[in-house]
Formats: sequence, structure tokens, C-alpha cells
Amino acid sequence: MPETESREMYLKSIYELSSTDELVPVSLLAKRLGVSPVSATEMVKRLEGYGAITHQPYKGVALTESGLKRALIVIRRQRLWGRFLADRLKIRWSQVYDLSCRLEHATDETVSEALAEFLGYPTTCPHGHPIPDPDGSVEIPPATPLNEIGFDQEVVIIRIDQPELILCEYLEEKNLLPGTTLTIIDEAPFNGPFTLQVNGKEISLGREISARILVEPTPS
Amino acid sequence: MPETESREMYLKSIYELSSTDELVPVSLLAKRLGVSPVSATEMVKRLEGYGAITHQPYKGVALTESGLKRALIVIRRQRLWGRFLADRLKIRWSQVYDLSCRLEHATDETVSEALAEFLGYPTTCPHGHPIPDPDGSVEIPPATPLNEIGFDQEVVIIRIDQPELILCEYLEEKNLLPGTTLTIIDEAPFNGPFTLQVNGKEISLGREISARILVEPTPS
DNA sequence: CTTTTTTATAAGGTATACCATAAACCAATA
DNA sequence: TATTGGTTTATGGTATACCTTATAAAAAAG
Repeated sequence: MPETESREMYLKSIYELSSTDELVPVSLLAKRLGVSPVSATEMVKRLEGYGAITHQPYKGVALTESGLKRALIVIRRQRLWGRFLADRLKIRWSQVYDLSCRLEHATDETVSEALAEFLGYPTTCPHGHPIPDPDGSVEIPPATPLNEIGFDQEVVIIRIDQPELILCEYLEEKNLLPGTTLTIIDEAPFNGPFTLQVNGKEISLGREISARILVEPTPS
Repeated sequence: MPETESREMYLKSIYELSSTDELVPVSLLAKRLGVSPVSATEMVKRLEGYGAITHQPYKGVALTESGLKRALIVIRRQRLWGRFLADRLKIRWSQVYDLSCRLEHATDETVSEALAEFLGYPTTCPHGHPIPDPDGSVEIPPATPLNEIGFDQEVVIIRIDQPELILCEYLEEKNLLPGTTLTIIDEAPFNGPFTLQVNGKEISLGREISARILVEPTPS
């Protein structure tokens, strides 16, 4: 399979979207990549032909072993670049994901391994995700979506799932970054927003966003 | 004009090839980019339509003012990445040009300016070429092709023109890098190779290669 | 000045990756 | 069970960027 940027993006997106569920609906994939469902189906067939994914019609797609490895190698590169952009170049946290996404496709093994050494083999990206090994293996530290946490439980943000630009700009403004400590102090009815206590301030946060914020109880 | 990788490569190549002559023959451009003359002509027409280059049929192409600026911005990015790869990642000198060439297209202004600051605003790339300003302006320090230098004149290598992989691997092996001091001690007849004195050793070097090595007399 | 070489153009094709529209199909629900 | 809605397939189209083959035109060389 020739490694094009488009194919790498599909594999990466399937990986990111399959974090919760087993099968990723093609429609969801299409929405994620900003293409029509027809285009996504086309590409899904191509990737299936290459043995990178499996497709259960009307159900969704999943990465094969080799597809998963490819995805994780791409993700390793993006997360290494993420660290570089954030830590060394002092690029704004919210911009890092999108910018590292462009660099990941222009990076081969020589560069990514030299970069890893240069950075001192970091273990997580600026959004809190673990950086896979060069051979494409990761262990994902357990964490709980913020919307599943009860009241008055002090938690610390571990990572942000699917950290797109708009979400990150919002979180950056509210200072909800990995490492931030917070407590849910109220919950509006009818699936309304949570009220959080963060750095002595009260913040209102919608359900959808809070599902993307993964936390764990503070080790008190 | 949408900035595709291919277009950026054409503009960059035209710039690099026009260092000596005014007009770059389309055939030369085609050879440089590894495409057929027909394909190069097609692209030349497109770029002319965008106002990035001018084309004098049967003569060659030249960058317009805006095309030159675009080319120099791309070149700035490549040369900054070149410094990063060589100095920070310790990538082998001969590999740097090709690897930085991939990164240049994945870099926007935010990243390239942050990179410039991180690197401490270097003035030359690892091959000795000056790094253009962010607005696309350069001054090229004078230097003489090695094949135009007389005998027994001690010179120092300033830069390597068109530093492709194969050339660089050869030069790296022979230790002919920017900063190296050498003297031409002999010249074979019928356009045969030069004999150089480098680091106490004698080296034989062909004419074509020596035309790519730009030097200046050592300030003795 | 003619011939050869180089350069350009014309015509037809390939591959990737996207689009819209319409028809067929499955699944879940009313 | 029939219908609705999401999914898939089919068809035809776009854009980029490459290819080969062949012809035409200009430049250089004899």
C-alpha cells in the first residue's frame, strides 16, 4: 500500500474514533474527515483491499493488525511533533494538534527516531495521550470521561480526546488542560451543563465537551 | 494559486537552477524534477497562468517577482529545517537536504518563524546557503566554482550547489563539506579530474562535481 | 541553407481523491 | 409487517499531476 497522506489520515481517524466502540460507522468517519459518505466508502474499499481495515457493511470499519500498526506509527510521529511544537517552539497548545498533523506525513523513521531521542523519549503528547513505541504498540492509561464523574470528587485532567482546533481553543481559554485539577459542583437538569470548580473559579461546561475530557481522581 | 507540494517544488527548482543563467530551459527543469518534458511544460503553463513564472518558448522560464518570493519562502523553510535536522537531530549531513525537502511543504508561517527563533535565527543552511528573510529576500555571498580556481590557491568551501543525495553522499565520504580547506594541486588533461589536497590527503575530483562546489580564497 | 536537434503542442490515458445524484439495500421502528 | 432512515453501490463528473506517442515548429549545427 502506497502511504499517501489521505490514507494515513483515514487510518489515524479510525483509530481515534474506535477508542470507545469496536466498529466505526463509515458515516462518522466521513464526518470526521470532512468528506462525503460516498467518498469515505470509496476509500474504505481501497483500504480494505490493502488489508489495512475490515468493513462490515451497515455496521462499520475496524483496523486490522497491520492497519493498527500503521496508524500507531503515524500517531507516534504526530505526538512527537506535538511535543516539539509545544515544548520547544512554544506554539500555542490549541494549535499544536493541527500543525503536528501536517508534519506527521512528511516524517520518515530516520527523522522520527532522531526526534524522539532529541526530545528525551517523551511518553505523552501535549494533549495527554501516550506516545506509541516505534514498532507501533501503546498502553493507554485508564481514565474516566468527565461526564461520568460524581459531585465533589476532585479530579485531574489526564487527556483530551479528539483534540480538534475549535475544542482546544475553547479549552485553552478556560484553562482546562492536562494536569488541571477540578471538581464538579453542580449539574443542570435535562442534560444541561456541569458547573466546575477550577482554580477557585466556577466554569460551566456542556455534556459533549465533558465527554472528551478524560480525568482520574486526584491522588489525595 | 493553491500551494501544492508539486508547485512549490517547481518554483524552488527554477530558483535553484537559475543561479547561474537567467532563463531555465524547461528540459532542464524536467530533468531536475524527474518528470517528462511534456509534464514539465504542462506545469509551466499552469504556473505562468498563476503569474508565478514567465515562459519564453524555446528559451526557458524565469520567476516573476511574486514567484520568486514564494520560492524564497519555501527555501527559507527548507533551510531552517535543514539546520534543525543537522544540528539538533544529528541527522547525517548527506541526508538532510532530502528530508528537509519533505518537511518544508508541511510548514506554515507560525511554525517556520517559531523554528527560526528556536534555532537562534541561523544565517546559513548545512550546505552553506544563506537563509532568506521571512519576507523572501536574500543576499547571496559571492563565491567561485572550484573548477574556476587556479593551482596552489588555498580555498575554503563556502557552499554546495544543488545538493542532491548522491552528490552529498559522495562529498560526505570525501569530507568535502562547507568550511573544509583545500588546494588544487593538479589537473588532468582533456577535461579530466582535478587533484586536491584536503586535510593532508590527495583526492581526485571530476569537473562536473567541482563546478558545484563554491569556494573562496582562505583569508590568510 | 538545409539538416539535425531541441522544444512545444496535441491527443489520449493513468492514478488518486474528491464531488453530486440516484437507486438499491438493510435495519430498526412504528 | 410496512415504512422510514441510514448505508451502500452505481454512474458520471472534477481537479491535479503524471505518462506515452506523435506531430509541428523553432534553434542550432553542419
